Amino acid sequence: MRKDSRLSRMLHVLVHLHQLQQAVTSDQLALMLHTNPVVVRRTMSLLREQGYVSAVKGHGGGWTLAKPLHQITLLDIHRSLSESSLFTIGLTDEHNNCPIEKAVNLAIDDVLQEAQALVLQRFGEVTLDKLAAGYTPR
Amino acid sequence: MRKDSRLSRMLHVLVHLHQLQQAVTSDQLALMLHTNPVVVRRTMSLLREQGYVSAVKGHGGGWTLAKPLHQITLLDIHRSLSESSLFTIGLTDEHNNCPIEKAVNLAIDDVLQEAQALVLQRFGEVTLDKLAAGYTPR
DNA sequence: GTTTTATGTAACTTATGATGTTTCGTAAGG
DNA sequence: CCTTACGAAACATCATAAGTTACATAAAAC
Repeated sequence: MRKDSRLSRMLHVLVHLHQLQQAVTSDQLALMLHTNPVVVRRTMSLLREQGYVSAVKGHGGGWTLAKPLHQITLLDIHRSLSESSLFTIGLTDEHNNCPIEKAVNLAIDDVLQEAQALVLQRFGEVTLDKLAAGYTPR
Repeated sequence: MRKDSRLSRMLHVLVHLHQLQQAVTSDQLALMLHTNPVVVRRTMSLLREQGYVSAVKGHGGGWTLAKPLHQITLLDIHRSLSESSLFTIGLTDEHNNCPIEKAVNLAIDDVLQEAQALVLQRFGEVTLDKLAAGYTPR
């Protein structure tokens, strides 16, 4: 399945914004990400709505951080971007009265819920300043 | 994103095959899953290749279990169906020399690897006879 | 041996959501 | 006013599970 690479891309952008310490345009970010400025605006605007970056129009405008990196976690960005599930596995919901389907879905969902809780917890533990400093795995 | 519901569907089918104790045709399974017999054959054939079910042509033919439920785990079926990642999150791989991208991908991948290991371990712990008996979460 | 019932499989269409693209509107600085 | 920037609508593209059509093949029933 097609992957959602927005989290990876946005983290990349945020750390660069921190290091550059100046407004960066969507065109510049698009070059950096090998994509289109409209894609940048579309995705960055989700972060703007949550107060992690701000945008300024006109000459000298562009994107800047609205919060220091140590106040932003991977979880913050993940939540800003996606409302949908973390997993490519889906459950069926076609037979509301079949106890087997219920048991199957319960078993799968039980595992996925546990895994999702783990991911969200770990994401919440990583602030973006750790990425700027050169992240080392646990 | 579109979900892959094949695991849920196939587990559902396998438990039913166990309970019916007789060959079931793709048409019957398709009715059960609210889908098409060709979709059933396509997915079931992946399980056949791994030796979990067998198919017989002609009158009285259809699908039967090739192993007892207690010798099949969720992990077995999961592995038979998908080679792709469990997660909708993808990493970017566009800037091989950017240390920030490396740190970002490392941080994300670190978490996803841990979560994937958890999912696979849990899937490996659940045999299908537990689903037939009415699964209760941990 | 012909018919019926099955699976096996190729080829094509559909649905979904991130991604990519074009185009126009709008605000801010020079 | 002209250029530079974001904002946003509208549409195309891509990948993949799912759905569909069509036909070949094998096995049992008659």
